[in-house]
Amino acid sequence: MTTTVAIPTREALLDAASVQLQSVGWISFSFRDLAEQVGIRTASIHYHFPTKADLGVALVTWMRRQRDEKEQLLVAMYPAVPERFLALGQLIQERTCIQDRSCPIYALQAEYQVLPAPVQQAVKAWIDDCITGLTRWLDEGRTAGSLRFPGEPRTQALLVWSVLQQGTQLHRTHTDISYQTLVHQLVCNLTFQDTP
Amino acid sequence: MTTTVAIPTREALLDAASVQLQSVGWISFSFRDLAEQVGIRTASIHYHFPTKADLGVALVTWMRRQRDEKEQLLVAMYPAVPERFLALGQLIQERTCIQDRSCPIYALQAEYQVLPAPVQQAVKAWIDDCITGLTRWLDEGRTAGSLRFPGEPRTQALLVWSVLQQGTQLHRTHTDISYQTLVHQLVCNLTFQDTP
DNA sequence: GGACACCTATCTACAGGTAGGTATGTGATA
DNA sequence: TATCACATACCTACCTGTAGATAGGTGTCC
Repeated sequence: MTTTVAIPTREALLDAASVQLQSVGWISFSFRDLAEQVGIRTASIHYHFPTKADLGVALVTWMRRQRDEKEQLLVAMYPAVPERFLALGQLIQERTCIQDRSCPIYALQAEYQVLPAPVQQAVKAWIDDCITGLTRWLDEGRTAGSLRFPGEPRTQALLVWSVLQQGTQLHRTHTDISYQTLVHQLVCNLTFQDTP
Repeated sequence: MTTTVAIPTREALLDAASVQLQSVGWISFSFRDLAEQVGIRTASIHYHFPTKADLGVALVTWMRRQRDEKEQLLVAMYPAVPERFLALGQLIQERTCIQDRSCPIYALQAEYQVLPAPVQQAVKAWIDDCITGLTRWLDEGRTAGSLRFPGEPRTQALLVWSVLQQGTQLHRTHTDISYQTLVHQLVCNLTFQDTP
């Protein structure tokens, strides 16, 4: 037996907003789009989120919680860092690339200059945490001997971050390029040893 | 003695458009912005570029020619591929990061989904050529023994491309991160050897 | 009766685009 | 050499559509 639980409107709006964000970006989605998708009027959205900036901040918080939960599972499931990176790639791909969307963080970072100030702050904080997380993984992997890379873990994390992010858009302009291939290449770079 | 040559309006419009594109992106700049910057009325822009899509295609062609000229100089000036990559990084930084702008290609790729179809085509072709160029450099460097990386040159080129592009935006959200540091880390990755 | 969750109607601002007019050339012709 | 035809490069005025946002009304449930 299946019971159909009505999705609260607020949740439905956030869900619709995240889809739109990943599809066309922050500036290019409107309250009209959300209203049509959820089945209410545009004015009613303002009841839940007074302004678009409020929606943005709530959206970042909401998406971030979902993401954090999944990422913490990864650490537990994949003690080996290289496999963990591959799993992260899989995770990102499933939530984005398959349905011709970009990573939500990519979309927000790309439009950073035209975001409302409170959303900018939330996005910056999110990216900070992501890079910190990657730094930890890299450090852990190198200490354990499963990763090889030059310089500081944090600097390398910026590089890894760039690839993971840009990749989610690269596969949209160039449909022949698979995100998984890119992530695989990235991990190969991090574990690469010359055969003497 | 200095002679002041009046910049043709068409050229001035393209220049203003490129600045706006790198500052706020394709969707977020309007004919009004260009008109104010150039000193004519918005309607007059349509004389030079009937639609925004026409402007977009002309803009890509225009920016691409400028870039191609500079890149060809790099090949001649830096026979060693690692140094050539560093010089490319310098070039990109000078034209973008210093004035708090992103790379124009980054902006166009980020908003790819909302670009007019003709602009999409032009952008895709441009990116294709960039990646092909990087592939050649990587192949050349590995053959010459100055670069080390796993897998196919083209796959590695996608990775390099991602870093070069995303980096131009990363330094905007996180002003403490220098583009040059990122490019340096990238080249270190491409030349990295373990000390046994 | 009051809070909650919506609605209709309307506002201002701005987007790209069009119609038609105007001043300044330039080149051919009587 | 005067003038007519035409092109160039703008202009004013206006159109349609859409954006986010606001004011105030309506039904429902506790």
